[in-house]
Order: sequence, then structure tokens, then C-alpha cells
Amino acid sequence: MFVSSRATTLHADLDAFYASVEQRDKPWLRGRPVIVGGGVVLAASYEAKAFGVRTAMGGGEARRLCPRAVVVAPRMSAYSEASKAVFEVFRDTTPLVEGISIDEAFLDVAGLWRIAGTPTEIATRLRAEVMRRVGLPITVGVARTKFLAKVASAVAKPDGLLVVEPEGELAFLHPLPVERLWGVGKVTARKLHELGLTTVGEVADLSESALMSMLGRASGRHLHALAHNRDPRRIRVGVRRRSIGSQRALGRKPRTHADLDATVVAIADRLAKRLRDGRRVCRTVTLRLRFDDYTRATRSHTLAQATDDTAQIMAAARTLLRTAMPLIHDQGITLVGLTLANLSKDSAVQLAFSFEASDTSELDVTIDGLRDRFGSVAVTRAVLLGRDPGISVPLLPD
DNA sequence: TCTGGGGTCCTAGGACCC
DNA sequence: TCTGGGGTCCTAGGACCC
Repeated sequence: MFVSSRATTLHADLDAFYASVEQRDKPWLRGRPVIVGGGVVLAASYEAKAFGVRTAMGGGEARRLCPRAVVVAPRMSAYSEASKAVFEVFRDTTPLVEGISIDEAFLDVAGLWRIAGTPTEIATRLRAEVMRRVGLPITVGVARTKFLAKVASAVAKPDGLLVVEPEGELAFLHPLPVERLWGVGKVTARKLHELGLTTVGEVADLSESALMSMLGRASGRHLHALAHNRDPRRIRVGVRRRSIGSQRALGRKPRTHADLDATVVAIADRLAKRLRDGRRVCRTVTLRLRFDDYTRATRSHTLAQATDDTAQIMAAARTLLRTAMPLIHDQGITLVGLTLANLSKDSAVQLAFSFEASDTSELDVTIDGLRDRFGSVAVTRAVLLGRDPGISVPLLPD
């Protein structure tokens, strides 16, 4: 696989995104500590972060750390509009944009040298354009791999630009704390600390098999690769969502089955609409519950046929809720949610047929027969079996 | 200080098929 | 008759990310 030998991958990440939008739209908030969201912190301005306020922190602790902070309610539509405007700037820079979330993306600028200059020049211009056109500060990391570009932007925050040239990769990466590795959260960090490992360089000194036995096959392999800055992933455009979900926190008030059922029905209705808006169908419906001791449970059901029908999704969700009721009787329930997964395009209601044909003309006849019955039929795979058992000749590429 | 809402990917066991 | 290995799908749970 081709991997650029130069630093041509950009990771662009808006700074304290929600809080920056609030400060942009409300000038009196500029220069002051701002917290978006009341129950938990959805975003904190850098003035608030200076007091130790962090995303996902409980609201009470945040206010204790920074009593002067202005707490504002989230305005999701404003953020989504700002995000769209920023992504327009991204796509005006290069068509190779891979969005990761509402406020960050990878950009591949490898082919732009002649028309747009060096990656550093492109990144500098990108930051200025986002500020000029959308009024928001953004940090850009530039490196040879996606992973390192993301680390670079995290290190350069806020309102910064950091280019890691190929010669300086490991010297940059190895002194950093293990928490900088993608995929190292609280649990993995604790495991590594218990083994006396605190820096990326110390992880890089371990063999892959040692890491695999400590952390499991996939994460061991993954961390070993990242610690050596091996990350062959290319930038991909147009990646489709694999699931959609919605959930509702309920507080600690006791809920009856009827309350929960009504909530599940409302969520199923919303999700089915989103599914149809996105021209997708789902096969798997998952009910998720959270209890007052913060343990969780899920119950899922996979339908025989993909659907976007509200009634069908609702019925599956209500059945799951009934099967989960024994769990609910014992404990208070504080959250209920649904996830729709196994998504495909709604036009791709797929039927699989298997039949034998002794030659291609017989195959054609059979396919014509299917077309008569089902309208359009796309043949996605056919295998012609030879006379000798065990030999198969692919008729069409997969 | 008690904790939102949106996602992704991995693991492991069991059922089932060849 | 006994034994087996591989592959796929489904379900439940968990870690992680923004």
C-alpha cells in the first residue's frame, strides 16, 4: 500500500467548538470562562479549562472548580450550521476530506503541491480561512500518518499549527504520555501505568506479543503499531454511518413500565424518521438501559428483513423492553435508548438465491426468470463450478 | 460531583452449516 | 461410527472517542 513519504496529512480540529461558537455569537462571553451544558459539561472555553474544567465532567464539579464560569444551554442547530460552513472551507481546500465528527476532519493534500503550495502553507491558509469565513479558531496538525497528524493537533491546541516532519517523528512521539495514543482511555492507561509504562517510547520498547497478551489481540497490535508510528490508513471520502441511535436520560424518579414504553415508542418513532430521511434501512434493533448504579444492559433483536418501517421498529423495541423488565424491577432505571444497526441503503433490499446452471446460457435464463418475478435483479456474485469437484471458476468478480 | 448524547470497534460464546 | 475444523451470524458486554 502506498503511504506518502512526506507530511501531507492534515488533521484539522476546531478549538472548544461549542464554547467558541457561543463566544463568537455573544461578544460579552469573549475572554470569559464559558461552560456549555448544565448537567454535564459538553464543552468548556479555554478560559474555563484553565480552572480544570473538562468535557464530560459533572456540572456540579465544574461550577465548584470555576464559580465565575458562565453556563449556557447548548444550541445544537447553531453548531451544526457552523460545522457545515467549516467543512465547506475544508472541501474548498481539497476534495479528499474525511470527517470524523462535527468538529474535526482529516485532509489529504498530497497532490496539491503545484497548485497550492506546501502542506504548511496550505494549513496556514486553511486556519486563516476558517477564521475569516466562519469566525472560529482551529488547530491543524500535519504529519505523514493520520495518527501522528491527530497527535500533532492535540499538542498544538489551542489556535495552533504543528508540522511533524518525517525525520522527527519518533523524537516527537516517544516522550509523550501513553494517553496520547488513540485507543488508550482510562482502563488501558491504568493497565499500562500498573506495569510502569507512562510514555509512548516505553510502550514502543515492548514486543507486539507482550502487548497483545497484556491488552488483547487487537488493542495490543494496534498500540504496538501506533507507538512505532505505523498507521497505513488512507483518507477515505464518503464513509457511511454504521448505526444510528438515540437515548434519553430519565433522572432518578421511579418509572413504570408504561412510562418506559412511551419513551421507547417516542425514540423509535424519531429514529425511524431519521432512517428514512437518510434513505437507509436497518436490520438490528438494540435497546440500551442504564441503572442507578451506572451499570448498563443491552438487548438486541435482528429482523429477517431490513426495514425502515416505524411500526416494525417500534414493535421490536417494545418486545425488547418487555424481555428486559425483570432487570428493571430490581433497580432504578436512569436511561433508555435505542440503536438501529446493520444499516444498508434502502434500495438495496437484498435477496439471495442459489441455483445450479450447467452453462452461462442456462444462468441467463434463470436470471431472466428472477427479473420477471422481482423486477430488477442485480447479479453480485456467480460461481461456475467445474466438472472436477473442488474447482470453482469465478464468473464475475466479487 | 453523581454522570449527556452521538457514535465506532472488539471480544467471546453459542447456534448452525459445510 | 466417531471425530474434526472452519466460517458466518447473532447476542451481550465493554472500551473508547468526540
